[in-house]
Amino acid sequence: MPSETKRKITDTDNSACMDMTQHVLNWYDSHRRDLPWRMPPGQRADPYKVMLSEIMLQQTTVEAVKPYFQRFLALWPTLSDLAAASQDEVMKAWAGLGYYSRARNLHKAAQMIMTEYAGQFPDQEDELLKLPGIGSYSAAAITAIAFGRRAVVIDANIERIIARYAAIPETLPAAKSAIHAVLDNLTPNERAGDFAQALMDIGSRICTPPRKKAGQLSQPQCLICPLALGCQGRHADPSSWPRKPAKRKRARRRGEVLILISDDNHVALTRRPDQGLLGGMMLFPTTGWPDGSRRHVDYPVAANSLLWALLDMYQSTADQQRLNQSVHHIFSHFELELKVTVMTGVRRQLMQNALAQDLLAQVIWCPLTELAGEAMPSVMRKVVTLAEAHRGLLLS
DNA sequence: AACGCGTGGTC
DNA sequence: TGACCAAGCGT
Repeated sequence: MPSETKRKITDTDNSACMDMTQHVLNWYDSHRRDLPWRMPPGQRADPYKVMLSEIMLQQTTVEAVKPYFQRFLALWPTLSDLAAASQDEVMKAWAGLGYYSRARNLHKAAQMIMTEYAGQFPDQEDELLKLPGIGSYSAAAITAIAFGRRAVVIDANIERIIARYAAIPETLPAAKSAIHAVLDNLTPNERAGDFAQALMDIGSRICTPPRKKAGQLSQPQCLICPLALGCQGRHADPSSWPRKPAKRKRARRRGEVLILISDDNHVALTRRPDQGLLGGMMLFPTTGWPDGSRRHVDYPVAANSLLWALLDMYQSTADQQRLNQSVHHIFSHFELELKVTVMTGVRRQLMQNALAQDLLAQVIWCPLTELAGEAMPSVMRKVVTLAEAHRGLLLS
Protein backbone atom coordinates (compact mmCIF):
# COMPACT_ATOMS: atom_id res chain seq x y z
CA MET A 1 0.00 0.00 0.00
CA PRO A 2 1.63 3.23 -1.06
CA SER A 3 1.36 5.81 1.68
CA GLU A 4 0.95 9.46 0.86
CA THR A 5 4.66 9.97 1.45
CA LYS A 6 5.57 7.02 -0.74
CA ARG A 7 3.39 8.26 -3.56
CA LYS A 8 4.98 11.66 -3.38
CA ILE A 9 8.49 10.25 -3.57
CA THR A 10 7.49 8.12 -6.52
CA ASP A 11 6.07 11.11 -8.35
CA THR A 12 9.23 13.06 -7.70
CA ASP A 13 11.33 10.17 -8.97
CA ASN A 14 9.27 9.82 -12.08
CA SER A 15 9.51 13.46 -13.00
CA ALA A 16 13.26 13.38 -12.36
CA CYS A 17 13.42 10.31 -14.58
CA MET A 18 11.55 12.08 -17.36
CA ASP A 19 13.95 14.99 -17.19
CA MET A 20 16.89 12.63 -17.37
CA THR A 21 15.35 10.71 -20.24
CA GLN A 22 14.73 13.93 -22.15
CA HIS A 23 18.30 15.06 -21.56
CA VAL A 24 19.54 11.80 -23.01
CA LEU A 25 17.32 12.07 -26.10
CA ASN A 26 18.34 15.68 -26.65
CA TRP A 27 21.97 14.71 -26.32
CA TYR A 28 21.42 11.95 -28.89
CA ASP A 29 19.90 14.35 -31.41
CA SER A 30 23.11 16.38 -31.55
CA HIS A 31 25.85 13.93 -30.55
CA ARG A 32 24.91 10.52 -31.87
CA ARG A 33 27.46 8.43 -33.74
CA ASP A 34 26.96 8.02 -37.45
CA LEU A 35 27.04 4.27 -38.05
CA PRO A 36 26.33 2.25 -41.21
CA TRP A 37 23.32 0.49 -39.69
CA ARG A 38 21.70 3.68 -38.39
CA MET A 39 19.07 5.56 -40.36
CA PRO A 40 18.92 9.36 -40.49
CA PRO A 41 16.76 10.81 -37.70
CA GLY A 42 13.08 10.18 -38.26
CA GLN A 43 13.53 7.27 -40.67
CA ARG A 44 12.62 3.74 -39.64
CA ALA A 45 15.46 1.24 -39.99
CA ASP A 46 15.17 -1.98 -41.99
CA PRO A 47 14.57 -4.77 -39.41
CA TYR A 48 16.90 -7.10 -41.31
CA LYS A 49 19.75 -4.61 -41.07
CA VAL A 50 19.02 -4.03 -37.41
CA MET A 51 19.07 -7.75 -36.69
CA LEU A 52 22.23 -8.25 -38.72
CA SER A 53 24.08 -5.44 -36.97
CA GLU A 54 22.87 -6.39 -33.51
CA ILE A 55 24.02 -9.97 -33.87
CA MET A 56 27.38 -8.93 -35.29
CA LEU A 57 27.82 -6.44 -32.47
CA GLN A 58 27.41 -9.07 -29.76
CA GLN A 59 30.71 -8.95 -27.85
CA THR A 60 32.32 -7.35 -30.90
CA THR A 61 33.63 -3.85 -31.50
CA VAL A 62 31.99 -1.41 -33.90
CA GLU A 63 35.15 -1.15 -35.99
CA ALA A 64 35.39 -4.91 -36.38
CA VAL A 65 31.76 -5.15 -37.45
CA LYS A 66 31.68 -2.42 -40.08
CA PRO A 67 33.36 -4.26 -42.99
CA TYR A 68 31.48 -7.50 -42.26
CA PHE A 69 28.16 -5.67 -42.14
CA GLN A 70 28.80 -4.06 -45.52
CA ARG A 71 29.95 -7.35 -47.05
CA PHE A 72 26.87 -9.22 -45.81
CA LEU A 73 24.58 -6.57 -47.25
CA ALA A 74 26.39 -6.70 -50.57
CA LEU A 75 26.10 -10.49 -50.69
CA TRP A 76 22.56 -10.71 -49.28
CA PRO A 77 20.66 -7.40 -49.48
CA THR A 78 17.48 -8.83 -47.97
CA LEU A 79 16.47 -11.36 -45.35
CA SER A 80 15.15 -13.56 -48.13
CA ASP A 81 18.55 -13.55 -49.83
CA LEU A 82 20.31 -14.56 -46.64
CA ALA A 83 17.83 -17.33 -45.96
CA ALA A 84 18.42 -18.72 -49.45
CA ALA A 85 22.20 -18.85 -49.02
CA SER A 86 23.97 -22.04 -48.00
CA GLN A 87 25.33 -22.32 -44.49
CA ASP A 88 28.85 -22.65 -45.86
CA GLU A 89 28.53 -19.39 -47.78
CA VAL A 90 27.40 -17.68 -44.60
CA MET A 91 30.29 -19.18 -42.63
CA LYS A 92 32.73 -17.98 -45.28
CA ALA A 93 31.41 -14.45 -45.01
CA TRP A 94 31.57 -14.61 -41.21
CA ALA A 95 35.11 -16.06 -41.10
CA GLY A 96 37.37 -13.97 -38.87
CA LEU A 97 34.62 -12.30 -36.88
CA GLY A 98 34.51 -14.97 -34.17
CA TYR A 99 31.77 -16.60 -32.10
CA TYR A 100 30.72 -18.65 -35.08
CA SER A 101 27.50 -19.96 -33.58
CA ARG A 102 26.20 -16.47 -34.30
CA ALA A 103 26.53 -17.10 -38.02
CA ARG A 104 24.74 -20.44 -37.91
CA ASN A 105 22.00 -19.04 -35.70
CA LEU A 106 21.58 -15.94 -37.85
CA HIS A 107 21.18 -18.09 -40.93
CA LYS A 108 18.72 -20.34 -39.14
CA ALA A 109 16.76 -17.37 -37.83
CA ALA A 110 16.49 -15.92 -41.34
CA GLN A 111 15.12 -19.22 -42.60
CA MET A 112 12.68 -19.44 -39.70
CA ILE A 113 11.34 -15.97 -40.44
CA MET A 114 10.86 -16.92 -44.08
CA THR A 115 9.10 -20.19 -43.32
CA GLU A 116 7.40 -19.87 -39.94
CA TYR A 117 6.55 -16.19 -40.25
CA ALA A 118 5.98 -16.21 -44.01
CA GLY A 119 8.72 -13.63 -44.48
CA GLN A 120 7.00 -11.19 -42.16
CA PHE A 121 9.60 -9.99 -39.67
CA PRO A 122 8.36 -10.55 -36.08
CA ASP A 123 7.84 -7.18 -34.38
CA GLN A 124 7.12 -8.42 -30.86
CA GLU A 125 9.84 -8.88 -28.29
CA ASP A 126 8.63 -12.28 -27.14
CA GLU A 127 8.49 -13.57 -30.71
CA LEU A 128 12.00 -12.30 -31.49
CA LEU A 129 13.23 -14.01 -28.34
CA LYS A 130 12.23 -17.37 -29.84
CA LEU A 131 14.67 -16.99 -32.73
CA PRO A 132 18.06 -18.71 -32.35
CA GLY A 133 20.87 -16.33 -31.45
CA ILE A 134 18.48 -13.62 -30.29
CA GLY A 135 18.53 -13.25 -26.53
CA SER A 136 17.14 -10.68 -24.14
CA TYR A 137 19.37 -7.84 -25.30
CA SER A 138 18.95 -8.37 -29.04
CA ALA A 139 15.20 -8.96 -28.81
CA ALA A 140 14.74 -5.72 -26.91
CA ALA A 141 17.10 -3.79 -29.18
CA ILE A 142 15.38 -4.93 -32.39
CA THR A 143 11.95 -4.27 -30.91
CA ALA A 144 12.89 -0.73 -29.98
CA ILE A 145 15.18 0.25 -32.85
CA ALA A 146 13.49 -1.45 -35.80
CA PHE A 147 9.85 -1.21 -34.74
CA GLY A 148 9.72 1.80 -32.44
CA ARG A 149 8.14 -0.20 -29.65
CA ARG A 150 8.99 0.31 -26.02
CA ALA A 151 11.52 -2.21 -24.71
CA VAL A 152 14.03 -2.16 -21.88
CA VAL A 153 17.37 -2.60 -23.63
CA ILE A 154 20.31 -3.67 -21.48
CA ASP A 155 23.79 -4.31 -22.81
CA ALA A 156 27.15 -4.00 -21.04
CA ASN A 157 27.31 -0.25 -21.73
CA ILE A 158 23.86 0.42 -20.35
CA GLU A 159 24.51 -1.92 -17.44
CA ARG A 160 27.60 0.09 -16.54
CA ILE A 161 25.86 3.45 -16.90
CA ILE A 162 22.90 2.48 -14.75
CA ALA A 163 25.06 0.76 -12.12
CA ARG A 164 26.91 4.06 -11.76
CA TYR A 165 23.84 6.25 -12.06
CA ALA A 166 22.06 4.47 -9.24
CA ALA A 167 25.24 3.42 -7.38
CA ILE A 168 24.09 -0.20 -7.38
CA PRO A 169 25.94 -1.94 -4.54
CA GLU A 170 25.50 -5.55 -5.66
CA THR A 171 28.05 -7.46 -7.70
CA LEU A 172 27.10 -8.67 -11.19
CA PRO A 173 25.14 -10.67 -12.06
CA ALA A 174 23.15 -10.12 -8.86
CA ALA A 175 22.92 -6.42 -9.72
CA LYS A 176 20.95 -7.10 -12.91
CA SER A 177 17.47 -6.96 -11.41
CA ALA A 178 18.12 -3.60 -9.73
CA ILE A 179 19.61 -2.26 -12.96
CA HIS A 180 16.58 -3.41 -14.91
CA ALA A 181 14.23 -1.70 -12.46
CA VAL A 182 16.05 1.62 -12.67
CA LEU A 183 16.28 1.50 -16.45
CA ASP A 184 12.61 0.54 -16.75
CA ASN A 185 11.74 3.78 -14.97
CA LEU A 186 13.96 5.79 -17.30
CA THR A 187 12.84 4.20 -20.57
CA PRO A 188 10.37 6.37 -22.53
CA ASN A 189 7.25 5.12 -24.28
CA GLU A 190 8.32 6.91 -27.45
CA ARG A 191 11.80 6.73 -28.96
CA ALA A 192 12.89 3.78 -26.83
CA GLY A 193 15.25 2.79 -29.64
CA ASP A 194 16.89 6.19 -29.75
CA PHE A 195 17.11 6.11 -25.96
CA ALA A 196 18.92 2.78 -25.99
CA GLN A 197 21.31 3.84 -28.73
CA ALA A 198 21.92 7.11 -26.91
CA LEU A 199 22.95 5.25 -23.77
CA MET A 200 25.24 3.00 -25.78
CA ASP A 201 26.87 6.05 -27.36
CA ILE A 202 27.25 7.60 -23.92
CA GLY A 203 28.76 4.36 -22.67
CA SER A 204 31.20 4.37 -25.54
CA ARG A 205 32.31 7.98 -25.32
CA ILE A 206 31.49 9.38 -21.87
CA CYS A 207 30.62 6.79 -19.24
CA THR A 208 33.56 4.60 -20.23
CA PRO A 209 34.92 1.45 -18.60
CA PRO A 210 37.83 1.75 -16.16
CA ARG A 211 40.35 0.87 -18.86
CA LYS A 212 40.88 3.73 -21.19
CA LYS A 213 40.80 3.58 -24.95
CA ALA A 214 43.18 5.33 -27.31
CA GLY A 215 42.76 9.07 -27.21
CA GLN A 216 40.22 8.95 -24.41
CA LEU A 217 40.48 9.71 -20.78
CA SER A 218 40.52 6.84 -18.36
CA GLN A 219 37.96 8.45 -16.10
CA PRO A 220 34.34 8.90 -17.12
CA GLN A 221 33.73 12.39 -18.44
CA CYS A 222 30.94 13.32 -16.08
CA LEU A 223 31.15 17.01 -16.87
CA ILE A 224 29.67 16.49 -20.32
CA CYS A 225 27.30 13.65 -19.41
CA PRO A 226 23.58 14.26 -19.93
CA LEU A 227 22.87 11.95 -16.99
CA ALA A 228 25.13 13.78 -14.56
CA LEU A 229 22.34 15.68 -12.82
CA GLY A 230 20.72 12.57 -11.37
CA CYS A 231 23.82 10.41 -11.11
CA GLN A 232 24.72 8.99 -7.70
CA GLY A 233 27.98 7.34 -8.69
CA ARG A 234 29.42 10.62 -9.88
CA HIS A 235 29.92 11.74 -6.29
CA ALA A 236 32.20 8.79 -5.54
CA ASP A 237 34.48 6.97 -8.00
CA PRO A 238 32.31 6.18 -11.03
CA SER A 239 34.85 3.72 -12.39
CA SER A 240 34.22 1.46 -9.40
CA TRP A 241 30.85 0.44 -10.91
CA PRO A 242 29.63 -2.03 -11.85
CA ARG A 243 31.18 -4.38 -9.31
CA LYS A 244 32.33 -7.55 -11.01
CA PRO A 245 33.59 -10.92 -9.78
CA ALA A 246 37.21 -11.80 -10.53
CA LYS A 247 37.83 -13.82 -13.66
CA ARG A 248 39.54 -17.17 -13.89
CA LYS A 249 42.97 -17.43 -15.42
CA ARG A 250 43.15 -18.60 -19.00
CA ALA A 251 44.47 -22.13 -19.49
CA ARG A 252 47.22 -23.01 -21.96
CA ARG A 253 46.93 -25.79 -24.44
CA ARG A 254 49.09 -27.25 -27.20
CA GLY A 255 48.55 -29.18 -30.37
CA GLU A 256 49.88 -29.84 -33.84
CA VAL A 257 48.57 -28.90 -37.25
CA LEU A 258 49.42 -30.20 -40.72
CA ILE A 259 49.38 -28.35 -44.00
CA LEU A 260 49.18 -31.12 -46.55
CA ILE A 261 49.54 -30.05 -50.17
CA SER A 262 49.00 -32.50 -53.00
CA ASP A 263 50.93 -32.82 -56.22
CA ASP A 264 48.02 -31.19 -58.03
CA ASN A 265 47.96 -28.19 -55.69
CA HIS A 266 45.11 -29.02 -53.36
CA VAL A 267 45.29 -28.64 -49.60
CA ALA A 268 43.65 -30.98 -47.09
CA LEU A 269 40.97 -29.42 -44.87
CA THR A 270 38.52 -30.77 -42.33
CA ARG A 271 35.27 -29.28 -41.14
CA ARG A 272 34.54 -28.87 -37.46
CA PRO A 273 31.27 -30.24 -36.10
CA ASP A 274 28.50 -27.65 -35.83
CA GLN A 275 28.55 -27.59 -32.06
CA GLY A 276 31.39 -26.29 -29.93
CA LEU A 277 34.60 -24.43 -30.65
CA LEU A 278 34.90 -23.08 -34.21
CA GLY A 279 31.74 -24.98 -35.08
CA GLY A 280 31.19 -25.41 -38.81
CA MET A 281 34.55 -23.88 -39.74
CA MET A 282 37.31 -25.30 -41.93
CA LEU A 283 40.61 -26.31 -40.32
CA PHE A 284 43.79 -28.00 -41.46
CA PRO A 285 44.07 -31.46 -39.89
CA THR A 286 45.12 -31.12 -36.26
CA THR A 287 45.71 -33.15 -33.16
CA GLY A 288 43.35 -32.54 -30.32
CA TRP A 289 44.40 -29.83 -27.92
CA PRO A 290 43.09 -31.25 -24.68
CA ASP A 291 42.92 -29.17 -21.55
CA GLY A 292 45.88 -29.76 -19.25
CA SER A 293 48.28 -31.35 -21.72
CA ARG A 294 51.82 -30.19 -21.02
CA ARG A 295 53.95 -31.92 -23.62
CA HIS A 296 53.48 -33.03 -27.18
CA VAL A 297 53.93 -36.65 -26.24
CA ASP A 298 50.82 -36.29 -24.11
CA TYR A 299 48.60 -35.92 -27.13
CA PRO A 300 46.13 -38.70 -27.57
CA VAL A 301 47.81 -40.46 -30.46
CA ALA A 302 44.66 -42.29 -31.36
CA ALA A 303 45.05 -44.92 -34.04
CA ASN A 304 42.21 -43.32 -35.93
CA SER A 305 43.51 -39.77 -35.80
CA LEU A 306 43.49 -38.31 -39.27
CA LEU A 307 46.54 -36.20 -38.67
CA TRP A 308 48.68 -39.04 -37.38
CA ALA A 309 47.58 -41.31 -40.18
CA LEU A 310 48.62 -38.70 -42.71
CA LEU A 311 51.97 -38.12 -41.04
CA ASP A 312 52.67 -41.85 -40.89
CA MET A 313 51.66 -42.45 -44.45
CA TYR A 314 53.81 -39.78 -45.96
CA GLN A 315 56.74 -39.33 -43.64
CA SER A 316 59.07 -41.25 -45.92
CA THR A 317 57.69 -40.30 -49.29
CA ALA A 318 56.74 -36.64 -49.18
CA ASP A 319 58.63 -33.45 -48.66
CA GLN A 320 57.91 -32.82 -45.02
CA GLN A 321 59.08 -30.07 -42.77
CA ARG A 322 58.17 -29.28 -39.21
CA LEU A 323 58.50 -25.56 -38.86
CA ASN A 324 60.62 -24.39 -35.99
CA GLN A 325 58.10 -21.75 -35.03
CA SER A 326 54.67 -22.18 -33.50
CA VAL A 327 51.42 -20.37 -33.96
CA HIS A 328 50.08 -18.79 -30.79
CA HIS A 329 46.44 -17.90 -30.54
CA ILE A 330 44.17 -16.69 -27.76
CA PHE A 331 40.62 -17.99 -27.65
CA SER A 332 38.03 -16.73 -25.22
CA HIS A 333 38.91 -19.19 -22.49
CA PHE A 334 42.29 -20.73 -23.34
CA GLU A 335 45.54 -20.06 -25.16
CA LEU A 336 46.72 -22.38 -27.88
CA GLU A 337 50.19 -23.14 -29.21
CA LEU A 338 50.21 -25.04 -32.49
CA LYS A 339 53.29 -26.72 -33.94
CA VAL A 340 53.09 -26.56 -37.72
CA THR A 341 54.17 -29.20 -40.18
CA VAL A 342 54.10 -28.66 -43.93
CA MET A 343 54.09 -31.50 -46.46
CA THR A 344 54.14 -30.94 -50.20
CA GLY A 345 54.10 -33.13 -53.27
CA VAL A 346 51.69 -35.61 -51.76
CA ARG A 347 50.14 -38.03 -54.24
CA ARG A 348 46.40 -37.74 -53.83
CA GLN A 349 45.71 -41.00 -55.64
CA LEU A 350 48.03 -42.87 -53.33
CA MET A 351 46.18 -41.48 -50.38
CA GLN A 352 42.75 -42.37 -51.73
CA ASN A 353 43.85 -45.98 -51.96
CA ALA A 354 45.71 -46.27 -48.70
CA LEU A 355 43.71 -44.30 -46.18
CA ALA A 356 40.86 -45.90 -44.25
CA GLN A 357 37.42 -44.90 -45.45
CA ASP A 358 36.35 -43.14 -42.27
CA LEU A 359 39.49 -41.01 -42.30
CA LEU A 360 39.26 -40.31 -46.02
CA ALA A 361 35.72 -39.09 -45.55
CA GLN A 362 36.98 -36.35 -43.25
CA VAL A 363 39.28 -34.84 -45.85
CA ILE A 364 38.09 -31.96 -48.00
CA TRP A 365 40.51 -31.14 -50.81
CA CYS A 366 40.63 -27.43 -51.48
CA PRO A 367 42.39 -25.95 -54.52
CA LEU A 368 45.14 -23.67 -53.28
CA THR A 369 43.68 -20.84 -55.34
CA GLU A 370 40.44 -21.06 -53.34
CA LEU A 371 41.94 -21.31 -49.89
CA ALA A 372 41.57 -17.60 -49.23
CA GLY A 373 37.80 -17.83 -49.65
CA GLU A 374 37.29 -20.79 -47.33
CA ALA A 375 35.46 -20.51 -44.00
CA MET A 376 38.68 -20.54 -42.01
CA PRO A 377 38.94 -19.05 -38.52
CA SER A 378 41.69 -16.58 -37.69
CA VAL A 379 43.78 -19.18 -35.92
CA MET A 380 44.12 -21.08 -39.22
CA ARG A 381 44.92 -17.87 -41.10
CA LYS A 382 47.82 -17.46 -38.70
CA VAL A 383 48.99 -20.96 -39.62
CA VAL A 384 48.87 -20.01 -43.30
CA THR A 385 50.82 -16.82 -42.67
CA LEU A 386 53.51 -18.66 -40.77
CA ALA A 387 53.86 -21.31 -43.47
CA GLU A 388 54.08 -18.64 -46.15
CA ALA A 389 56.83 -16.88 -44.24
CA HIS A 390 58.82 -20.09 -43.87
CA ARG A 391 58.20 -21.74 -47.19
CA GLY A 392 56.91 -19.06 -49.49
CA LEU A 393 54.43 -21.49 -50.93
CA LEU A 394 50.81 -20.63 -50.34
CA LEU A 395 48.54 -18.06 -51.89
CA SER A 396 46.27 -15.59 -50.25
C1' DA B 1 24.45 -19.73 -12.07
C1' DA B 2 28.42 -20.46 -14.23
C1' DC B 3 30.71 -21.67 -18.09
C1' DG B 4 31.91 -22.28 -23.22
C1' DC B 5 32.33 -19.58 -27.02
C1' DG B 6 36.74 -15.69 -31.10
C1' DT B 7 39.08 -11.96 -32.19
C1' DG B 8 41.71 -7.72 -32.12
C1' DG B 9 43.03 -3.75 -29.50
C1' DT B 10 45.06 -1.35 -25.57
C1' DC B 11 48.08 -0.43 -21.71
C1' DT C 1 53.49 -9.79 -21.30
C1' DG C 2 49.14 -10.59 -18.91
C1' DA C 3 44.79 -8.82 -18.18
C1' DC C 4 40.90 -6.61 -19.57
C1' DC C 5 37.65 -5.09 -22.78
C1' DA C 6 33.75 -5.04 -26.89
C1' DA C 7 25.86 -3.59 -28.80
C1' DG C 8 25.63 -11.58 -25.48
C1' DC C 9 23.73 -16.20 -26.25
C1' DG C 10 22.99 -21.10 -25.26
C1' DT C 11 23.13 -24.61 -22.06
